Amino acid sequence: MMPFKEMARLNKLIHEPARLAIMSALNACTMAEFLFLQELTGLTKGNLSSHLSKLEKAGYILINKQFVRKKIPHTTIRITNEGKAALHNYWEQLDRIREVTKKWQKD
Amino acid sequence: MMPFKEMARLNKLIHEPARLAIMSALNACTMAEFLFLQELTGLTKGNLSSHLSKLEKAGYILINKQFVRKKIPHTTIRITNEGKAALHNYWEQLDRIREVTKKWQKD
DNA sequence: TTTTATGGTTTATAATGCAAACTAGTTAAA
DNA sequence: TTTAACTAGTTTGCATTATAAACCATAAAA
Repeated sequence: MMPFKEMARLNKLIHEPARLAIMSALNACTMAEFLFLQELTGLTKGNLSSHLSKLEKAGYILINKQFVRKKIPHTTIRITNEGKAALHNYWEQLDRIREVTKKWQKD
Repeated sequence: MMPFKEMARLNKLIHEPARLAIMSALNACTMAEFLFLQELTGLTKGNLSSHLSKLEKAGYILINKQFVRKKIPHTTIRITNEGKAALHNYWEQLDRIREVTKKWQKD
């Protein structure tokens, strides 16, 4: 496929900056707490929460809600193998497209 | 800045897939006709038109509307120096963030 | 002279990102 | 002891956005 066409159709679930940041952080951490993830990404809680929901729905992350002393919520998040693969593929695809784009010349 | 924070705040004007494709194509072509650009990116005319408007408004491209024999519209588009610089900076920033991210470890 | 094609733009809609407001519980202060 | 403020998130509403459908003006074809 023409590289520009492929570029215009990138996986937006991962491509979106906030989610790309979340996925990259989780890929480095393996596991992170909600508040720590908020600190790492600089997102608001509401924003982080809704992005996490989308990533969970896609099967890219696992969200574990625990209650400290059965009272205080404490949420931990980890990336799934599927999520790791999706992130890896995203970067590979982007790199490949860029390579092709560099060599591309109008005929 | 924390790499994930920076990632979450990427320049969305360029980051958006359709516009990233347009900018990359124009960067390779120097100049392109509207329909050629549509073919390269696979976007619909309406979609391409509105993305071009945004890029023009940002000063990243120049749109030249001519009329063949004063009748048929014929639009050519070229990237500006500012646009080239913005695209270049975008890739450089992304590469740098990725580098830092690779090395990053939770303390 | 009605139909089809060209080269786009405008309009309408559906989706999305975002933060403000909210919830449910806890601890601290008055 | 009731009020206030904090914690750890979720839900709601708004504003922006991407997208394609509908549209417009002209030309060529049937």
